[in-house]
Amino acid sequence: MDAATVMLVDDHVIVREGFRSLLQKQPRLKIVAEATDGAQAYRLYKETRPDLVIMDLTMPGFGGIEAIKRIRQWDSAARILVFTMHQNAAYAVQAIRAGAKGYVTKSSPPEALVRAAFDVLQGRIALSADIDHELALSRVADTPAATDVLTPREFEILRLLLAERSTDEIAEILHVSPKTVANTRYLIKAKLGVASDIELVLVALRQGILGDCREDESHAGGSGV
Amino acid sequence: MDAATVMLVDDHVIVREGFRSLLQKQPRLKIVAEATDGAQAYRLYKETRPDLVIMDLTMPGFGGIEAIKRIRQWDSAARILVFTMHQNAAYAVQAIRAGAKGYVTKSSPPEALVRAAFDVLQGRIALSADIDHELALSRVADTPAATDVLTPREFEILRLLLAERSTDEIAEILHVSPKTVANTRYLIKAKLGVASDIELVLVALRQGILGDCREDESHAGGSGV
DNA sequence: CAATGGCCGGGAAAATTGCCCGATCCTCCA
DNA sequence: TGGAGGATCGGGCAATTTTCCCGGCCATTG
Repeated sequence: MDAATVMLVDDHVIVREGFRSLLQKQPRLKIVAEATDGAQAYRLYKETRPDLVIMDLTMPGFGGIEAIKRIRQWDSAARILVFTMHQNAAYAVQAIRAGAKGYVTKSSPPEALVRAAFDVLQGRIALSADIDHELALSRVADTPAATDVLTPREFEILRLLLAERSTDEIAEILHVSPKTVANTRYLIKAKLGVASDIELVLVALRQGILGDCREDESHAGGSGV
Repeated sequence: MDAATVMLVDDHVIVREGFRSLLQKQPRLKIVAEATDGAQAYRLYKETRPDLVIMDLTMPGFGGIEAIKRIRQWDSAARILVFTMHQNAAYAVQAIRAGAKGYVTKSSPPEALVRAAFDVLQGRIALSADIDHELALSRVADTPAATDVLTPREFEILRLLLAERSTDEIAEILHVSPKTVANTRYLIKAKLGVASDIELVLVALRQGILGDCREDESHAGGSGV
């Protein structure tokens, strides 16, 4: 039986290097392609059609979630294993929803990764232990998932808020009265069960809205990020 | 001339693996120790006294910044090169202040890392190009660094705010009147040049206050982190 | 067709913010 | 030793925002 073909997607050279070093001990897995961002991953997938994709979520350009969706759209049988540092159940949920078949954090031991790779190859869903635990916790969470309880409009306003827009700015952008935006703000906070704007931002952060605690490329001089 | 001894500090197995694979091509660098968190790094440093420490910043337990401080306190000649995914000038500034001699992001090409390693070994300061750029940007930033302009008291209140405490809770914790806290909140926002609580949180985030966009271990049921 | 639920916004009381002020209590320095 | 500067504490008060209630419009759906 031939070795399974694997495509690696990660923007960090060091991680890809570690991967190669790790997987070359696995004769039944063979790296046939490497990509450094979502767009390249999508292109290379169509070219090489690997048996398994192992990919990170946070990458420059269009990210992992988007890449998963596109690849799955092109090939609904694609087997994708997410391998990321985010020990965050919300990310895992997003990834699985997008069509990933597994989610392993970078803190997991190499055996877990290899095992997950074979699990996914054989059609099983693979979640690493810490994410399992997180998911179990979030099951009993008192903060509901924003994507579940918020209406599209509410979600949009939430995203604008996180883009540092004021109530009035949002009102103008959406062509509604500031009063409506204020009311919606209130509704959002009520639905998410938070009391203050500060909690709101932090909850949104935890849920993986707000890109990635990273840049929003619109900063003309914020000191950093 | 002997090879320089190197200690590796990173909680991700895959990164350490990548490192070994990378550095074994460098006969003049030899890995003599590996640690997975700050505490272990400190202990191992005292045992092995490597010529160079390459370490990540975000680790479970006590993090990289703290480890840098302690190591430098014990051996003021320690040469520490930070190697992290945070492409954030604020982190770099913190690290350098703590005593690191270099800062390279994980997106940098391997040559840059190797070059930085030798630079630091020879006593030079090494910053990767993207951080250089970020620093230049933050030089002209309109948002001042929180650690610079805020008084200790203000900083403390800021941290409590980011820990999702309300004005009244903070007042009680600090044994001052709610009015004082409200006034200080106002002052903080004025000093940082932000208009809303939302901006405040996001700015604090960008500046690397608020741990790491990561857990604060006190969550009894936030859906994730 | 009636019910449900999203979206839009008015209204009014309650709370918070924004900015002023003066009062301590430091430290640093001439 | 006198005094300037700054950190901390809080009162006051107008202006704004938040909070919750309401009703109306419109689409979907049983």
